[in-house]
This record gives sequence, structure tokens and C-alpha cells, in this order.
Amino acid sequence: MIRRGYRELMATDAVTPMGTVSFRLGLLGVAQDALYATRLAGLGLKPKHVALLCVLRLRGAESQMELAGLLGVAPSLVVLLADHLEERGAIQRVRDPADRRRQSLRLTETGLRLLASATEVAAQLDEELALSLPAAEQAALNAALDHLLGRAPDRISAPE
Amino acid sequence: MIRRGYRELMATDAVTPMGTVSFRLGLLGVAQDALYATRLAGLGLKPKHVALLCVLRLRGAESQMELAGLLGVAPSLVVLLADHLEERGAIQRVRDPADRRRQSLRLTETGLRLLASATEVAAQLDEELALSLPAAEQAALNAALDHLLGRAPDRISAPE
DNA sequence: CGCGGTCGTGCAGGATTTGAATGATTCGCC
DNA sequence: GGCGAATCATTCAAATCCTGCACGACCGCG
Repeated sequence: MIRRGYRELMATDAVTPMGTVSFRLGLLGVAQDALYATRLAGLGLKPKHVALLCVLRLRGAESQMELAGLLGVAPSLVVLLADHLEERGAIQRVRDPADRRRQSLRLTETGLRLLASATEVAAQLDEELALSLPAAEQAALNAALDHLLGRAPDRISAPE
Repeated sequence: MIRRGYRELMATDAVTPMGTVSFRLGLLGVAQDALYATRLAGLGLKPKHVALLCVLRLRGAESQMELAGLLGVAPSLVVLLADHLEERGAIQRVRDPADRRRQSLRLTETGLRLLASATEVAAQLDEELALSLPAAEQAALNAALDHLLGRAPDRISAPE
């Protein structure tokens, strides 16, 4: 091994996180989230609101606490998200009769329609994505995302 | 087509953005970014700092303005990022003699080492990712990310 | 030389999220 | 059956992050 000077370091293959999956996944994902947020503006929602609706639709939740765990956010944020969704008539807060500390969040028909609209927006993004991505790779990406998200509708947040 | 009541809607296949690539990509990416941020804490860096270093290493930039464009952030944020990196000795600000309004950001050897450490951290995340992802799918994910990021080291930010 | 435009910078403000404090309620345990 | 500890939802203040705007320095053209 020879001591390398700055010039020689520059000449070697670049050592950057751009070579890693995780870094680029983060880069792309953050951008995608931001893009989705702007497209969602017309519905008066943010991606987090949609995520909450998803959990409600796909598995339900006993309490806001559980919801917070599933979404990977603080319980106090769930309060804010639920406030907004309730104002829009997308959900209803119902005191759990069995445990009156808990609020059961119930998806309304309005909420179901809102979720369908949000899905529409995401589907539109998928189409745009498909323009720069061969079908085979899109399918592969799909499968990889399935694996990483655990394929259980439970986990919306990050694994680990 | 029959008018469906709430009950029947519940019984049909769920219509949610969880079926789309873009939504899950955003979900996962945001989580990955957050995870990388915490792992990066020891180095005193955030993912944005690393992204800036990446651009500098991979293609360089004539000005902070250009950097802002490549990173997809406001020029005033580049100032903050560069401030922090300069304090850590990772970069040097050099007035461009040809145009004294511009600052040339030069990567120092310290910056190179820091970037290598950040790469190390990302590589570690990749390994953890590989645990829940078959090798074939990881490769496919890699290829898809390449496509979506344009494979040019230019664009760090989101396409479009 | 002077004028419009560009660059970097400082700063105040908006948005987002968290953690601690509070009050209501429930549960374990005696 | 009752009391203390734990749990839930909520509020609030604070931290963080990022943007837009204003300002001063500087460029180039007429």
C-alpha cells in the first residue's frame, strides 16, 4: 500500500454513499414524499394524513396510541392529524365504551372517498414514474418494496 | 353497477395508496432518511450535508447557486450547510477569481475522509437492508434506483 | 459611469414534530 | 372495595428545519 496524496485520491473511483441503496432510497423517497405532498394539496391533506387513513382502512386501530406506534410518530401528532381529519369529516372520534380513555377512530364514507382520491393521486404519480422506468424494473421495485415494508398492512412506518 | 352501502365497501378490496409504488417509496424513503440521519449523528452531519459533499465529489459545482439547483434546495440553505461543513473543515470557501461574487467550494482531505465515513454508515445500512431482502431483489432495487435517479451523478434531487 | 441582473448572506417567519405537563380513566393489588 | 400506579388523549412550549425576502457586493453591457 502506497501513501496516497490528494491528487491520487481524486483519481480513484469516487467513494460516496451514492453507491449505496439506502442513501439513494432516502434521497428518492424524500423527493417522492414531497412531490406527493404538493399533488395532495388540492385535497387538503398531507402524506401523513393519508397514512393514517390507510391504517384505519387496512387494519383499524384500537386507540390513537396504537396508531402512533404503527405510524412511527408521537401520540401528540396523531391528535393533530386526527383533528384535521375530523374537521374534514373523514373520521369520527368515538369514545371506546369498554375503555373510556381511548378514542376509536372510525372512517366515515367521506373519509373513504377522500382516501380513494388520495389513491388516485398516487396512481397518477405511478404512471409518471412508469415513463422513466421499464415495466420489468417497476415490477421488481414493487416486489422489493413489498419485502421491505413487511407486506403486512400493519407496519406503515419504518422497519426497526 | 349496484349502489353499494358502507358495509359492502368495507368488504371489497381495500382502495388505498398502499397499492402504489410511489406512496410506499415515499414512506420507505422518508423512514430511511430519518434512520440514516440518526446513524450519522456521530459524525455531526445530516443527510443533506452528505448530499452536498457527494455533489462536490462527483461533479463539483461552479457556485453555491448551482449547488442549490442540484440539491433542490433554497440557496440560503446551501449557505447554512456550507457554513457547517466549513466549520468542520470538510470544505473550503474560495472566492472565484474570475467572478468574485461566487464562492468555489473545495473539498478538503478532511471532507474526503468524512465522506468516506458517511459512506461507511450507509453501507452498514445496506447490510441491514439485505437481511430482509433477497439478493436478487436488492439488485433489482438497485437498478430501479439507478434508472429513477437518472444514473447521472448530476441530479441529486428529485427528477422533475 | 450607471443600471439591471446575479451571487452569497442574514434574518424573520412558517411549518412540522417532539417531549413534558395535565386531567380523566382504568387496572393491579391488597 | 379502595388506593396508588399506569395508560390514554390532549395541550402547550420549544426545537428543528427550511423558505422567502431584503441587502450588499459584484459583474457586464451600453
